[in-house]
Amino acid sequence: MNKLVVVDQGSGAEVSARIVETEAYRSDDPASHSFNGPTPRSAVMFGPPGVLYVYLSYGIHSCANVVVGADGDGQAVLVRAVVPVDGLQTMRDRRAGRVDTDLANGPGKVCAALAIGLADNGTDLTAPTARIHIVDDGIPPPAHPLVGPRIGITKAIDTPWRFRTPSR
DNA sequence: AAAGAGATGGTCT
DNA sequence: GACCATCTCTTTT
Repeated sequence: MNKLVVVDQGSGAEVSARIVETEAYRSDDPASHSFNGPTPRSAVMFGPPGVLYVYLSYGIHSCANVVVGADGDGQAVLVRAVVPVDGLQTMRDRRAGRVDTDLANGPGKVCAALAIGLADNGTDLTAPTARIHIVDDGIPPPAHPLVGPRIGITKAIDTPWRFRTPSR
């Protein structure tokens, strides 16, 4: 956590934001897309770490995950919320009518604000040529993140695998 | 301020 | 053909 997502917006423009809220999913977790083994959609979750997994939620919203764990594990971390760092005005324009605190405080909003879509599924975040990168700018993960149950799922509801950086 | 419902489409059975 | 790791708008206190 606390790392930066940097997205190349084309024409040299860049937008970046700090990850402040995540959820964990893995293959022994009934709520995970990887629970029943690899499918055409969830295949990238079983690939090597450092790859972006994007899926369409409720037919409307894109949600972004980062694959973690070893190749074949089927683990990923959902990016639930980010705080704008660079390109704040771009995000405001892209999500007109919202106050700043609502720009990217949900999985679908994160993708809307950062312009991440299904086309970005499978992006290798470690490749220099990738449009999207994860950057560690030296700020460490919070020592005591707020922990709670995950949101919007129907299985494994009592598994507290949502993490958020304290304060705001 | 809080609560309820509709939108909408890829994926899996 | 049913299910959803959601968001936004509308209606009701």
